[in-house]
Order: sequence, then structure tokens, then C-alpha cells
Amino acid sequence: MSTSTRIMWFRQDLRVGDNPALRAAAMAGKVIPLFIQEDEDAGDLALGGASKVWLHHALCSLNQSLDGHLLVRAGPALPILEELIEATNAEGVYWNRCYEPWRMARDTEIKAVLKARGTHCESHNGNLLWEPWEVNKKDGTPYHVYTKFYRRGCLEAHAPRSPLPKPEELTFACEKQEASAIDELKLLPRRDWGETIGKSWEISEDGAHKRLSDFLEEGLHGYKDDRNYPRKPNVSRLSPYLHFGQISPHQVWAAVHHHDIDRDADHFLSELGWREFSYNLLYNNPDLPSTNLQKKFDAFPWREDQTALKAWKKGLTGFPVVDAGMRELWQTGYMHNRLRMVVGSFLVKNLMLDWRLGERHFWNCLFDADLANNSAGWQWIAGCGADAAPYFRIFNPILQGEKFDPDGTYTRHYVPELAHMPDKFLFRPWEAPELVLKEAGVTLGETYPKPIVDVKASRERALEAFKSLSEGTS
DNA sequence: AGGTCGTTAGA
DNA sequence: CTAACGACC
Repeated sequence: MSTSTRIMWFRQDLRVGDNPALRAAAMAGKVIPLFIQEDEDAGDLALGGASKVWLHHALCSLNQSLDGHLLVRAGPALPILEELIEATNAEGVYWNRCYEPWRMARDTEIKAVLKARGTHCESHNGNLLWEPWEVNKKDGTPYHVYTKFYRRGCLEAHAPRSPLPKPEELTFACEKQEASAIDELKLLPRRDWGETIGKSWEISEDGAHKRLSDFLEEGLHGYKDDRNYPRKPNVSRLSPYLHFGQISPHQVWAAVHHHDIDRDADHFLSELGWREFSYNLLYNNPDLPSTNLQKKFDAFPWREDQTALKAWKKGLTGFPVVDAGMRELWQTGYMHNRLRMVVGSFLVKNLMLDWRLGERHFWNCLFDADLANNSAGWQWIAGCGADAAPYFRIFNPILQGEKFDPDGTYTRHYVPELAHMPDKFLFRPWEAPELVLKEAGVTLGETYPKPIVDVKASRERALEAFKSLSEGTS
């Protein structure tokens, strides 16, 4: 092996297994593993509170995997890299690509500057099964319809590569680092929220693989149907691990292929396809996080209502299934996908508040906050995105509860003040007779809010508003 | 990846 | 009278 020094710049690939850039760096020389807290480069897209908590633990774990050698810095990436190259005589910098528009622009600049000064730069694909610029229709333009994108654009192109093993040999070109360096990034909040929020997760590369194998064992069978029931163990909960790269989609893809690809496995893989689709949309539409993909929505008459927004964020809308979802988010840094659709529809359609407000809140509160997935998801539920839910598809927050949480287990867990409500009225407590409320220990407006909107009237209001948009193209 | 309403087949 | 289905929003 060469004795030259190589910087491995970790970003959203906080793992040792299946890490193409790390492997390449390790084969080329001695390695300086580096992480940069990039909030200064990120601007408005600085990490949300929950993401910081996850990142803190992920870095501690990665540092352990690297035997304490992880260098940690904070600030604009380019000067930090230049300074480190200067100080260590590093001959190359290696990273796995990220796809946030601000990162792509910045990485291009970094590559140009470093190459100009004679430093070798290598970027790899560690995060996506298909590069976003690879998947296009025959005429070279991007897909707008998910099924075509995935079935034709992805699956018929080439199979995802197999996961790479850990580097056979990893020699460091730096000393062990002070254990307190990660603490000094001050990623953990002062209040105890940071500790309680993460307690049900094992935030490490090993934890990611345990989660995957548990899911394959307990959750994949029946996935297609049971993934919609928030109390069932049939969702993978891999999203935060995938976002931070503690597991790669290639590793997940390969592990699923060790099973029969039945309808459940096929459906689960297609959810990875949605992740690819979101990245493809973001790549082709850098304004996806802030701008309606369908221009006609620019004229949409969003309401201003701070009181309603606050009630939504706090899980005090008076709609038990909505409140359960919002409280799950606040308490655990996660929300089941079915609930994301329900609370999203409620915000955008029943409250008629701008989807970007929901996007921002999710960005702050979700462990898996991911620019591509979050913005594509909100555009989907708002109806302004690509291959989006048609505008008239408005979830009924009562029926969704009755259908997907039929015995109320999930809702009662997160809305304990309704624990003793009978199933019949759990999702519509305002319709319960006085005696039923009294026996359940519920006083509407005191122990639990009255509904902040009328379902029927707000639904019609949203349909009217959407109808008012010009029926012009896109 | 929905909901609502009207119609119809069937208890 | 209710469940199942399709049209439409």
C-alpha cells in the first residue's frame, strides 16, 4: 500500500460497510476520516433539531467504528479542507455524493478549487441505486410519473450494484481524537427532549442492520397491506438510517433479494423506488423544496392562521388521529407513513395552510428529515407535485382513524386523555353523548380540544379553492 | 396512497 | 335496509 495520505470526507454516509469512497481512500493510502458540520454552508437548510440529535449519536458511533480517529470540524467546507490538506500533505479527498442542490453546487466548486491546486478528488455513489442523471425517458427528459420512472426507467436500466465489503485494511494518518470533539459540535439540545426522543432507537451502523433484519423477519411478510396500520410492525423504520447513510440502499436491496421477491418484497422495494424518484425530482427541480411543481398552484389562496398552525404542531386539533400522529412526531422524532399522509392532508386541505409550513415543521422534528423525500412528500400530499395525489383526494380524519387504527391502540397511546373513550366515538369525540364522555373522563374544550374545523365544511372549502385554480397546463 | 353520493343487487 | 359498485369531485 502507498504511504500517501487520503482524506475521507464523511457526509451522509456515516458507515464503514458498503462505503465506496472510504474503500477507495483506504486502498490508496493512509486515511484521515473527516466530518464537517456544514450548517454554515447550508444556510436556510441547516439541520433541524431532531436531525442534530441523531447526528450526534451517529457520529459517536462512527467514531467508535474508526477506533476514535474521526476528525470533527464545523464551518464552511472548502477552507476547512484546504487547511487540512495543507497541514497533513494529503494527496487526495474522497467522498460519496450528496444531492441537495446547495451541496452539489458547493461540491463542484470544491472539486474545481482542489484540483486546481493539484489535490486529487474522487466522488462516488454511496447513496442512490440509480444516479438521478441516468434515469430519463427515451427522449432524454425526466419522468413525471412514478410507476414509469421506477418500472421502466430504473428496473429496466440495470440492477443496482452489490454492496461492497468493509475496507480490508484501514490505516489512519492521524492520531486518535479527543472524545469530547463531537460534544463540542453542541448538537444535543439542553432540555431532556434530546434524550427521551431517541430512546427507542439504536443509532449506529449495527443498529441499522439490526433494524433491517428485524424488519425482514417480522415485518416484510404482509408488508403490502399491513404497512398502513400504525400499530403493526410492518414498516421498516429505516428512513433515518438511510438518510444518514448508516445503511445504504444497496445493502437493503441486496438483503431483500435474499428472500423471495413476492408481492410484499416487491412493494417494499418500490418504496426504495420512491426514494429514488424523490431524488430524481429534486435533481431536476432544484426549487422543489420551495416551489410548486405545478405552476397553477402558485395562485392557490392559502390561509394565514397561526392559531390553527400551532394547534396542528402541538397535536391539539381536536381530531384524535391527527393529534396522535403529531404527538408521535414530537415525542419520537418519527411518524408512521400513514399518519404523515393524514396529518399532511389535514394541514393542507382541511386547514388550508401552505404545505411549506408543514414541510418546515417536519424538517425540524423528523429524525429522517431529508430534503428530497420531505419536499417531494409534501408536494405529493398537497397535490402540486409530480404524480401527486389529485387535489380532490382529501383524507377524512375520522374515517382514516377508524380504518387504520380500528381498535384505537395507536391513537390512545399518543392521546392518553382519550384512553377510555369507546371505539365508537374515539375518532369523533364531539359526537359522543354526554354520558359517554363523562364515563370516559373527557370534557371537550378542557381535557381534550373541540375540533378546530368542521370536516365537511373545510373539505368543501378546499375543493372550492382548488377548483378556482386555472385549469391551464401543469 | 380517498371520500361522497347515487344506484343497484341482494338479505 | 345494507353492502357493493361506479361516477364524480
